[in-house]
Amino acid sequence: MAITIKDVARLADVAPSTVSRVIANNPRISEKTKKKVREAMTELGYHPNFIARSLANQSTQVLGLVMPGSTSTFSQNPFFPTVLRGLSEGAHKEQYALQMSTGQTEEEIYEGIVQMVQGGRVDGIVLLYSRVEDRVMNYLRERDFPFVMIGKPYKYAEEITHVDNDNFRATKEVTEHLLNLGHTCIGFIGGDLNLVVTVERLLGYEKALGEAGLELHDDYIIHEEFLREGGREAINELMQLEEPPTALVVADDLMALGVLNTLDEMGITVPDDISIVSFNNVLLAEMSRPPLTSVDINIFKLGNEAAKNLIQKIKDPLEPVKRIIVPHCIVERQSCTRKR
Amino acid sequence: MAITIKDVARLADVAPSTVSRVIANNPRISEKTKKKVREAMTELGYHPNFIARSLANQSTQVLGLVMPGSTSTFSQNPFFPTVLRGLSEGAHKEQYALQMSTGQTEEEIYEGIVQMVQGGRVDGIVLLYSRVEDRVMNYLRERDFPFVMIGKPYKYAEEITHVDNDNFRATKEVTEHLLNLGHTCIGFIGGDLNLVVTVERLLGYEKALGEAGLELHDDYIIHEEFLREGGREAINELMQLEEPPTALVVADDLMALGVLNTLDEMGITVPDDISIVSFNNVLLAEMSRPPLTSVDINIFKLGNEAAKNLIQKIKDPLEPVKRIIVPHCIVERQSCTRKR
DNA sequence: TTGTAGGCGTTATCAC
DNA sequence: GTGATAACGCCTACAA
Repeated sequence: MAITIKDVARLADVAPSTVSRVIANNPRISEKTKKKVREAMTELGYHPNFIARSLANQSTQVLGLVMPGSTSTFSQNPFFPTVLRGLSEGAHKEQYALQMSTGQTEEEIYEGIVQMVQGGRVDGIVLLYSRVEDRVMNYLRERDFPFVMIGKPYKYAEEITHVDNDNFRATKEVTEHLLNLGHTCIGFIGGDLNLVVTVERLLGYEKALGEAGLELHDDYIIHEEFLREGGREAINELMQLEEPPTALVVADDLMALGVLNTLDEMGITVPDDISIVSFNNVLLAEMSRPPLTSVDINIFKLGNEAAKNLIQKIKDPLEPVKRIIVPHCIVERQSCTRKR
Repeated sequence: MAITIKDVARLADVAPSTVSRVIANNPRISEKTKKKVREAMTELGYHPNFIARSLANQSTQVLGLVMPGSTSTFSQNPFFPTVLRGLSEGAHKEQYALQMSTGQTEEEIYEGIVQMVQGGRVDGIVLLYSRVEDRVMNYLRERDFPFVMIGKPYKYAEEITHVDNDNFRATKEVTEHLLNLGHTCIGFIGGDLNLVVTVERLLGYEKALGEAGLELHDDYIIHEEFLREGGREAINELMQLEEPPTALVVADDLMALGVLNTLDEMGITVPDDISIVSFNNVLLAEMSRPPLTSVDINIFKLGNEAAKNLIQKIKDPLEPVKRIIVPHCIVERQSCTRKR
């Protein structure tokens, strides 16, 4: 059995409660006893038991992370390791640990979260995605359990603290960028329409076209998974149209890479034959041939702010609801050119 | 305050201990009371408190994960999300949760692990890497705390359960593959020499050359970080040699991509001017131009087996030490050709 | 300033 | 079969 507070108390010749107070650095303990107790602690190599502490405090110093269901998206899209890093640093700074949800199906994930929450395993939860209808989110809301969301909530955006980019504006901007280059036939390749980020980006695209007085063209709008395969599928469809687009807004770098590869196989040149802008600015964007013009959404910061704000909310439940918008910026590379 | 075992006991009109036994499905409880208690549980929406249970059982059902120090490697190399998925599925199957170490510096990570272990937060630990000298590993060994390692332990390989590929053999095979294509000037670009995987791969490479009766050439062996930048640096050095290699063994796909990009800028063609084989067979390998011949090391399985075996060890401390070798296979694509 | 005692929610060891 | 009761290790009134 490990060293407990009692062992320390015995050695330092004080009561266990005194040791506890020294750990908490309670000002009402004299420096002398503090010193004595601390010596005993180091002598015995004492480390407080988190579990016991959690039980007594009703707080665990652990944040739960909910990953999106699609495991292949998680393991292939560089978005996730990067948010994880942001979350990790944000949590570490405040001495919080990170626990991940496991489970593949939506049902398994939901059950896992219920256990985390009701089982008292975590003090708060970060949702790493935002879906149109989400059982987990509804559950957390109903229980009034502290959580923050990365992405924009589909409903109740005023009641849920969330960290997001202004995806609507970002997409409007890149679409305008293409318009300014003279393109009028602009396609949109987005992810799952159940993801709010897809919806927002689509709206931004539509808004830009609308303001330019261009008509929307349903055939130009395609939705696939946020993966390279998704990109391949999408571009195949688009290029079969009578009048294929001369420019594309693609909602994810990985998809854009699929598009690029497929176009290459088709003998179509980027950007000469078709211009492309995409999102996330992950390493791939820089490495592809040609390098992709991409919107940097500062993924690290999305995670970092999420952790920071969740912890604030845990510490002070009265903390007002917040909406944190992480700035984006367009990184121009070589995948766009003026229409000829 | 949440529903506790006592509330259930009151409603079902039994003692708390009986409720506890029903949860554990103790056979000595009559079916009738079990039913009664279970009804009370669902009526109240009872969920057991993990923390209290952990304290009573001295076991948490949580596995701790130790990430390698370099955060940029973690967030850029697709290796990690994939092992994570393997670990996650392995843990979920046995109802274990996953907790990640946070912290950037080696010191912070070490302290984090000590807290996890001594704080009783986790029942076992997975080391996601193997280093030549590793403080965390030494600590776990000394305390005789259950852990498994992904990779080959530098020392004490017979005393530490680990999950690994046969990296020596794999590298020997790919080097022979290049030799069979007629290459005699073969370079090696590896990662940090403190990582055991680098050492093993280097040895395999040297062995193959030795058996072929070729002399080792120090200039042909370069070590950099497992990142794309690493690949760039390395190839720059190699191409400045009087007699640059005509083939390369690169210890990581991401590095290989850096090599590819840099060669492209130099106007050197792969595979016509120089052949390349690399490791991990991540998505990138397939997507690069040309697609890379790469060794598939089954990353998912590395993680999955690690979780499985760690849990076995936690459940039965007498479980013998194991060495699990996950099979690899060479996936041939278009980055190698016969020397001309 | 420090000690005593009860409680956090479970499990496990006794009894009956 | 089931019910008290004492842990598990720590925190925090309340006393002293």
